[in-house]
Amino acid sequence: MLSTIATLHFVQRTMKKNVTPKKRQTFRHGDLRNALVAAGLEMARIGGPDAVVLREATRRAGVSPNAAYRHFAGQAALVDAVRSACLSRLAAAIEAELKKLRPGSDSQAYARKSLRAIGMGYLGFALSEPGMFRTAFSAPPAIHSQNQANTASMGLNPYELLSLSLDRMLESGLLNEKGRREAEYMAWSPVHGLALLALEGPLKKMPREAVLRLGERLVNMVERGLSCK
Amino acid sequence: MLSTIATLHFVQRTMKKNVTPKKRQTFRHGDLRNALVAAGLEMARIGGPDAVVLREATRRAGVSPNAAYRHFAGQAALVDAVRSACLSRLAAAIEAELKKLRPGSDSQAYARKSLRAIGMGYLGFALSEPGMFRTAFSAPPAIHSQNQANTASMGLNPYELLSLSLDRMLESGLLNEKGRREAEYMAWSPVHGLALLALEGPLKKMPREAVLRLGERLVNMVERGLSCK
DNA sequence: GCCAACAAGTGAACACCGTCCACATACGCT
DNA sequence: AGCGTATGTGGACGGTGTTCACTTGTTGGC
Repeated sequence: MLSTIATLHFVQRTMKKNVTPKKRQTFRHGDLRNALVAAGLEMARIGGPDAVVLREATRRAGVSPNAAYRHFAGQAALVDAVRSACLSRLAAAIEAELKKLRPGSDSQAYARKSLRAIGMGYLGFALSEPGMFRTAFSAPPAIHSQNQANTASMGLNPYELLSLSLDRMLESGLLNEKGRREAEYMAWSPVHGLALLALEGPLKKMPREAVLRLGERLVNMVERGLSCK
Repeated sequence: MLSTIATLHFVQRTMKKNVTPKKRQTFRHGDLRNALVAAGLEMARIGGPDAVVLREATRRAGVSPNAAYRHFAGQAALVDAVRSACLSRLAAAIEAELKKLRPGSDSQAYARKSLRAIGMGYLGFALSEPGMFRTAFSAPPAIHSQNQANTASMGLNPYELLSLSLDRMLESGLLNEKGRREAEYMAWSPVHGLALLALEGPLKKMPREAVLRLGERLVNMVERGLSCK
């Protein structure tokens, strides 16, 4: 663990040098806050939320530990910023999946495919970037993400993307008013649960394809479960 | 945080004194391993998996930090033992819910009620003991709980309890062979996901009753989703 | 153009954590 | 009785988050 962090540290530093050849002309960093979040994100990517270490982040940014306190109230604030960044990545992954679709003429089919794309995009991201995914849903959302962070190019967070597709189902007649109520959580829970069971639960050893197949079955179940009645 | 741990420490110690008035007659503790797990369990109950701290556990057991290493390979091993204890508590909570049922003559109704009891017992435990629940499903299951731990009085872990009720559904004709395949995960995922969304996700502020109502809807959805087709 | 106020980064220190080492001790078996 | 060993102790090391006092560029008002 320590060794991986150490080697990672080295890689990161050398990569950074390519981007910013002069180590630091001004003794001011210039963009320390972002650098810290980037470093934290990389640590989260590898080791999950517990791996984002303030001192290590400052080390990677080439700065003394205390410098971080000019930009974050403490370590918790840093990991919260990282968490937010992870949510953005998740949103981007879902958007990418959504953009593969063409509206077409059949609005019901489109709505169905949207829901499916969101579910599978979610699951796919969880399996491809377990560290980020676990970080995205680690302890304290605190504020209900009222801020504009957490989003990707469409400016929507994962929750809003899901709402969007459910609205499409409502408009196209796949859902009635009653079925639409709190449908976000009815749809979200199964996929979220499967993702976590696969990442840190008893499905850890299940091969990726099997998990994705289970995911498809779950999405189908949700679709039927929401529409009938 | 530190203060709560400190006060807790005090409470625990004084309670312990009532149980074991003579602090330690023999310089041997006698049952240190269990004492450490108990202390760890209490910490997990309050603060989740990250709150189980080896040194604090030894402090509560009235022993030097290194004594723990005679019984656990390291902190990770301790939290793993605590995790196992948390799973047992979960199993016990589910069993309690199951035992409220009477088989009756209608085997289908009984099977249905069993599934429902498991789901709601699971969810209820998660909401009542969030720290333990989160600990139960924290990072490394490593071994697939082949051991006899993780169980309650029936000697079954939560997964096996779920399997049992799904078998009842199969036998009573509510499920066909195809629907029974991997039904454990189809049923587990939604409730697990809801529990986590409610504990550390965006549903944190949703009142308990609302979460339970969502849980009921999910269980219904699962039931229908498994049986039809 | 100067200079003061201020933002940004530094250094040393503290308390806590997990863990390793060498050492002490009492229990249990022969 | 006595020895071996399981169990617990003490001290140390490196790591972490955090605080305090400090230095040092930058910048805005005159």
